[in-house]
Amino acid sequence: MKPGQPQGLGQQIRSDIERHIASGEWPPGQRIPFEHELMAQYACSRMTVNKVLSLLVEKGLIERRRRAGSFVRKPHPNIESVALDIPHIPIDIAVRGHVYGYQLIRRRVRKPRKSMAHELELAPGGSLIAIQCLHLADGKPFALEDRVINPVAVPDALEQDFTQEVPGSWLLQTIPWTRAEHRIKAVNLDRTESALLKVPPGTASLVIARRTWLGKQPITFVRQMFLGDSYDLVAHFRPSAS
Amino acid sequence: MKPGQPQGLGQQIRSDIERHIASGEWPPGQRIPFEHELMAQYACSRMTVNKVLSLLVEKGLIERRRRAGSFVRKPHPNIESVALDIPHIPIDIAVRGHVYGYQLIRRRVRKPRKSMAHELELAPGGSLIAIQCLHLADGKPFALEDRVINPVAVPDALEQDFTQEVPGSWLLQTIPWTRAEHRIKAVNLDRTESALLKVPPGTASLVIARRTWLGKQPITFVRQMFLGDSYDLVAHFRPSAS
DNA sequence: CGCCCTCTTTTGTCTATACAATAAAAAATA
DNA sequence: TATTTTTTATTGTATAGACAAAAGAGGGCG
Repeated sequence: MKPGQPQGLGQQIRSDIERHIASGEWPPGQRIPFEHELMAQYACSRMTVNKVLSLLVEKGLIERRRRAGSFVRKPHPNIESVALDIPHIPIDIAVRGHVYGYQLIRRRVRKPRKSMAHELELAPGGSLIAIQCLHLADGKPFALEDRVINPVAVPDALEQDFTQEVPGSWLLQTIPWTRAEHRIKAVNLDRTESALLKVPPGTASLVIARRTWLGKQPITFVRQMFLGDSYDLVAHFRPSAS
Repeated sequence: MKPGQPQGLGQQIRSDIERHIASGEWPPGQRIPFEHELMAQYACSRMTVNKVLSLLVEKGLIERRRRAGSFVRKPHPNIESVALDIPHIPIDIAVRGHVYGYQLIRRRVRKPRKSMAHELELAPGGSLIAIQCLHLADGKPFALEDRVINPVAVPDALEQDFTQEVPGSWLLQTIPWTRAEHRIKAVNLDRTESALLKVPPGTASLVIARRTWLGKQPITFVRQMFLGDSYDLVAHFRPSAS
């Protein structure tokens, strides 16, 4: 339970300011009260106000200029940074009220294909684990997944046959990660892919390709193909920091 | 020029901690030094350390528990929040080294279609401005855009014919916004769309639909169709704040 | 053994003060 | 007027201290 009214005075100041900005009452470019004005208004010390304002700078909500004051930040003109929630497939399917199913298509240990830079990067020992599997919702194909795993980073994966364990969930429980990169695009499914997903060839598919690292060590590369018309991603604006 | 070595002691502490986490040296779950240990290590006061750690909590990098200490946060198990950069099309095309071109297909003022909830929401005065246009890279179609604008929120848009002005850029210069929601999906282009983009019907397209508000007032709704195989979005992991 | 109470450590928040850095504004100067 | 110098308001960062709140640790007691 997250209380609507927070505990401290600083939190109070912060949520007041955020509310003024979010409501449009203080539009972008607007100067917000000086520190000493907020001190007086809330009867607190300058450090309290300053800590709040520094945090809002970090969040990208405001900008501050010495001698001039603090200003509501304008959305960045050429790039918007938005927060995109990428759910895990089993959980996402459950949340939508369907029954999740998993089906392994193929698992093997093989050499990286030289034409694929990320596969070479992922196979420091000269080989990698390649998995193809299907995620089902109510027994019907929902997403097709191609994954390669670095066996040096995740030696336990060599013991796993992944006939029951879902690779994504298993990996999350097995090994942490610190960095990930996602690429999102649309493709027409080829004959093989469309057959597995039980749709006509050429159907549009939303593809999420993700690379994951622990420190500098690559962990896994995964490519998930969703049926584009039954799946979409939602992103909310979040002002970008610096 | 952003200096690699920041200015203050707090910034020093912060970047040290972030580096330890990013490198995997302090893995998720690891306890990081107590405040008093950092005080001793950096020979500073507790407030300095505390401000840094509070900020890292806000950024979602660490968690703190009284009496127990501060811990590197695990990536959230069921939802990853990633930062997605959505560039503006003219700038994006220029960055890729192509010549940007713009072409208005249709502009008219019309009533909202009752079946579309967002159009009704966008037309408080009973009508809206509907624009269809094309973005070109080196003279070739790059993206097809369908946009509706709230004429109550943006009265100047009634005077603009948008034969030269790119609606997205013009709106950004004309009116600020405080909130946006994006939906991303893949579709097969229909006959009309594919003809405008000069590709075969059925080609997969990455669709970004964006709704924008100023405070509680809706500003514009836009649907941009990109050729899926020549365009992709990149997102970087960013730990989500609470 | 399980339960309750107290002690202790660590974080959470705040105060009051200090000085440095910066950039706008005002004043002085050419 | 145009340019340079000085002033000053505001933010940036830091210190030292204080008390509160939470939760693990340990002890006493049934």
